Order: sequence, then structure tokens, then C-alpha cells
Amino acid sequence: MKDNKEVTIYDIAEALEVSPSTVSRGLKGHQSISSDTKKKVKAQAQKMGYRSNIFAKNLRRKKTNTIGVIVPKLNSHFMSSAIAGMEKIANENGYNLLISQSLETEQKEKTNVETMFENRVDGLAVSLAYDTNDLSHFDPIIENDIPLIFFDRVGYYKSAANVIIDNFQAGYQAVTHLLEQGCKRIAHITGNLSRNVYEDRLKGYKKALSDYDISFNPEYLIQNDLSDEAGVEAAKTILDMKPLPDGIFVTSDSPAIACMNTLKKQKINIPADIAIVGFNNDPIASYIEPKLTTINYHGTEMGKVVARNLINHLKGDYNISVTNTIILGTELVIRASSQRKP
Amino acid sequence: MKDNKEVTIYDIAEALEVSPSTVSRGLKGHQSISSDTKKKVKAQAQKMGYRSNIFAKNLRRKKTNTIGVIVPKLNSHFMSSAIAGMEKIANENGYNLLISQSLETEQKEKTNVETMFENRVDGLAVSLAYDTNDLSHFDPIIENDIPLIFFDRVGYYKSAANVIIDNFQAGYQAVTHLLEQGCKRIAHITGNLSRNVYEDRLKGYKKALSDYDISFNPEYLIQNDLSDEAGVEAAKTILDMKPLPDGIFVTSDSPAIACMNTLKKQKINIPADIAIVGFNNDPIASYIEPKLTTINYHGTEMGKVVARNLINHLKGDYNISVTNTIILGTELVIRASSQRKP
DNA sequence: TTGAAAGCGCTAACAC
DNA sequence: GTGTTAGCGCTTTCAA
Repeated sequence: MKDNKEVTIYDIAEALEVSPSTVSRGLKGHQSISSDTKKKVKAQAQKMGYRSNIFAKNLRRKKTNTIGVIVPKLNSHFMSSAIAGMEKIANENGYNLLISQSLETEQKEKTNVETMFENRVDGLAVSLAYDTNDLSHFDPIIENDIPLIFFDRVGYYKSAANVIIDNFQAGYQAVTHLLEQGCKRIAHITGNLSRNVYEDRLKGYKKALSDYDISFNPEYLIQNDLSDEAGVEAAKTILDMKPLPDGIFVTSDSPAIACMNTLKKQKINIPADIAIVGFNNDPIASYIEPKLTTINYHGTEMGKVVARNLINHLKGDYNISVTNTIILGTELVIRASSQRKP
Repeated sequence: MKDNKEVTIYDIAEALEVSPSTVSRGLKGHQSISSDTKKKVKAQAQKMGYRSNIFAKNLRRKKTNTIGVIVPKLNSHFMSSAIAGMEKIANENGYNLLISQSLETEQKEKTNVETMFENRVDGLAVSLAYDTNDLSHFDPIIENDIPLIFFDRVGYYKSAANVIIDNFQAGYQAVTHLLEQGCKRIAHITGNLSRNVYEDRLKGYKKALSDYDISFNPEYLIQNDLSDEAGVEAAKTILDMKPLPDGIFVTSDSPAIACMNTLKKQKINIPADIAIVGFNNDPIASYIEPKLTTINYHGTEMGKVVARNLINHLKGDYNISVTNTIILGTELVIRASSQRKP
């Protein structure tokens, strides 16, 4: 930043022989300024190459028009879509996004929260890291009345709003679908069960089974980190099961695909021998063979909802913590990997 | 943000019966302060729940420790990786990222630049929108000595640094590979040729052909917007060509795959009838059948390089515009879609 | 090693 | 409709 002589409202005031306040008011179209002066002020500002000093403004107004965003990883299909959605809404409303990633660790997440706090974001949107247990690092945020929204991976935390999908319903739907296709022994591959998303999907899985009078078999529950390697490992575990499961509900597409490919290599026929349902509707899901049945939910939409709520709250339109949880719809996308009947 | 009584250095000064300047110095570990006072100051700050006011600081220091990033779209594999890379480096160096997307339009890009300027980012990293022609909206950036780096999709613009991959070389390599596989009639599907990336890849394509004494046939050059639909259309165009091409170099994976699938439906054997090479090494490339040969380049790496250079420049380690263009390596990933020989 | 004081550029309460 | 004035909280020169 060049430090030689930025043009200030004083310079404009001087040139126009009015007071700085008149300039300040004129610039932002304050009502009690004659439209004549307004025009003059703006013209002069333009002419002198004036740009408002945002620090001074923030210093006075105590707000930044910036929304902080902390996500586990920026480069996933879902997250980048969610951020794209937030960016769009934020931008339309004159807000900026300050973005950081926790890289799935609680430690980094804490630092991120501090940074956001230091930078005095007006609001904060967070999707929790994989291993975050303690949420006390959000205390300063709440204590300072900074509106906080968790999205997708949310925590049980006072006075924060949540934007999530109906994970229970989605899990229920996925497993019911498998049951309808005639599956009797359905395995479930999932992640850290203290994350709401996986916990709720598991509940949906159990409920669907019980609705079909099938009792939950803990052996069929495989828990890992949902990496591709974990998908391969899970496939091996499943191949060792006796009797062999005839259906799998995997709580993420990418390990689902890794798992499916491994099974295929062992001459397992998908979906005839084992039907598979994933989660996320990643682009890959419709590119592989057989195409993967999965749960679709719109990241962009979720991002928009998050930003919209945060901004409405900041504008004072309504209080965010009243609307405590917003649940977005999902849909089951049925493709070849699970479809046994026409 | 709560507006009731934030703790300031004055409060600390008062409590400790020292001057504000001493507190200011103590807090940042200034050399000319006794380590005893430093300790006291820090302890007191901690005790009173002090947090520095970043606006006041910025107002004085005229810098924000923020780097602006403008990309066409956040939610592509490459871009989100690049941003993840930047975020990492920025964060390690105490910088924040202010991110916005141009959604591929020059108009939005202009607004974004203005916003970045208004927000006084210390540096700016930009990947150009698909349809940006005129670069004059970057003039204020340069005029105010804000370091500017273009990455991936760069422009010919004075005093901005570029971080790119060697598109010429990559195109050359891709096409040479097709030629080595025995292709004689190679079509090329590409995008807006006023974007360096596509322009240079085309040059590489031509050079490879000429090295094999094959003259460039403009009929084989298909230009579109690189969407999936465009890939399907391109496939149809190709099917109408007589003689049929026996190789295609597509300058992006996703239309390459759309194109390949369309060809497959018409009973074209890939790679026997037509060999295909894509570009980007998107995750899908290795999931489809046949797996797609493509050019790999690391978004994360590029993001890191961009951030590192910007920050080094800001720290005064060296001048960015001297190192005008940084070229990162790519590699050809040979997979089934192009491999005719073992 | 510490303090006094000026000022970064803007806003808004209050006065006219 | 416009001007005066007092800060917002911090840094930094200069002086002690």
C-alpha cells in the first residue's frame, strides 16, 4: 500500500470549502444533505481519486462487514460448493468472507477461531473438524455476541444456530431403499460417531432395520476415517464376514466407491450380490460403473442458507438463536449400484 | 460485536500505572522495555481479557495482513485445492485470505477487484474469468503498489507476476503421446483462445504435430465453453468428420469424459478407434472406464507458490515483479483411454 | 527504559 | 442543511 498522501474527506472538504462531516454525509447519501451538495461532493471525490478508509470506518462503527468461515477442508466438492454459495449471498449483501480451514484438527480449529475473533468478524460460520470434541474455544465468540452458525458438521452448543441436512431421515431412506431391494444383511460403513452427521445416519440405519424387523448386528458396523484406503479395508472386512452381507450403506461416496471397486475385483457382483448406497452425490458417483446410488444434498444451497441467516441476523431482521436449527432436504438418487428391481 | 467496554491499552496502562505507550510496546515485545514490565503488561492484558483492536492497528500501520483472492469459481477441484494451498501458507505467516469469485464474468471480476481495493488487501492473487479481455480494472491495484499475482489463467499485464504451468509443454506432451500411440488424425477440443492456458496448449498441439510432419488441420480444432454439454456436442461433431479422427486432445477432463462417453455410446472403441487425452487430472479421471489419460498438475502446490511469493514480497524479501513468471511442472498420466501399446 | 502527545481518517451527537 | 467537535484505539516520534 502506497503511503504517500491518500486523499481523505478533509481534502475534499477543503477543496469544496465545506466541512468534513458534509463530505462524509454527502458520500453516503445521507438524507439531510441537499442533492446539490451530494453531487458536488461525489464529483470531487471521484476527481481526486478518493477511496474511503475502511479501517477508520470500522474503528468508528465497530463492525467489519466480514463473515468468518471455518471449514475442515476447502477442497471437497461439498465444501467448495457451500463456500461458493455463501460467497454469493455475502457479496450481494456487501459482506466479505474471511476463510480458513481446520484441516480436520481441533487444534487448528482453535487457532482459526482466535484469528476470526482477532479480526472481529461480524459473524462466524463453522463446520467442525473431524476430531473436535470440546467446543469451549467458541466461548469468546458467544460472549461477545458474535452470531455463530454451525453447518453440516455441527456441535451441541448453546446459542449457536445449526444448518444441517436431515441425516437421520437420509440414513433411514438409504437403508429402507436397500431393504426394498431385498437386502437382509446390511453393513454400514461410517465415521466418527461423535459427529452428528454420522451419529444421525446410524440412527436412521437402525430405525430402518427395526421397521423391517431386522435386529441390529454390531458386527456389520464398520467405523473408520472414511478415506479411500479405509474403503478398501472395509471391503476386505466385509468379504470375511459370514454370511456375506448383501447390502452396504456407506456414509460417504468416495470410500463407497473404493469399497465397491475392491469388491468387484473379488468377483462380487454389484448390485446382485451386494447392493451399495453412498452419501453426498459427488460428481464421481455418476461416472463410475455401476453408477452409485447415493444421497444428494446441495452444498451451494446450504451455503446460501447459512450466509442468509447470518446476514439477516446482523441486519437485525431476526434473531438467529431463536431459529435454532434449520434442516435442509435431501434426496435419494437411485442408480445402478443398488437397483435390483426395475 | 458487543459494544460495551472493550478493554484497551489505556485500561491496562491505568491498572499498571504506566503509560499506554509502555503497554503497546510491552505487548509486542519491543526491545527497549524491561523484561519485567513486559511480563507485567502481558499478565495484566491476559487478566483483563484484552484483545488488540485490529482496526486501530491497521489505521496506524496502513496494512491489513490480508491477501485478496479472486477466482472464477470456487467449486472446482483445481481451484479449491489452490485456495487450500494458499490458505495454508498464508495462515502460517499470519496472513488472512479474503476470497471472492468472479463467476467467470468480467463484470463481477471488476466489482471484486474494487472490493479488494476498498478492503485494502496487502496483496492480490487472481485467476482470470473466462471472458475477461480488458485488464484495466487492475490499474488501481498497481498504481497503489499492491503486489498482484495472476495464477493459472493469467493476462498480459505490466508489473504483475504470473504463476502458471507450462501449458505449451503440457499440450506438446499430450499430443506427442497420442502420436506415439499411432494416432495420425488428432482433434483438439479447447476453450477461449484468448486465455493463455488454451492458447499455449494449442501451440503445443501444433508443435507436436509439426514435429511428426503432420500439417495442422483447422477442421480438427473444436472451440467451445468446455462444459459437459459442449463435450457431448464435440463428440457429435467429431463423429461427422470424415475421415474420423483417431485421437482427441481435450483441454479439460470433464468435457473429455462427456465426449468419451458419447463416443462409446456410438460403439466407438476407446482407445482402439479413438484415443483420448484430457487435462487436469480431476479425481473422476481415474474412476471412469476406461480411465482417462490426462495432464496432472498440483493445485495445492500452485496455491502455495502464489501465497509464498506474495508474502515474501510483502516482507520485502524480494521484489515480485522481478521474478515475473513462475512456471510449474506438469506430468502426463498415462491411463487406458489412450494406451494402445503395452 | 519510559512517558507525552500527536495523529491515522472517519463518524455522529450536538449545535446552529 | 451544514458545521463543530470529540473521540474510536493504537503507534511512534521526540523528549526525558
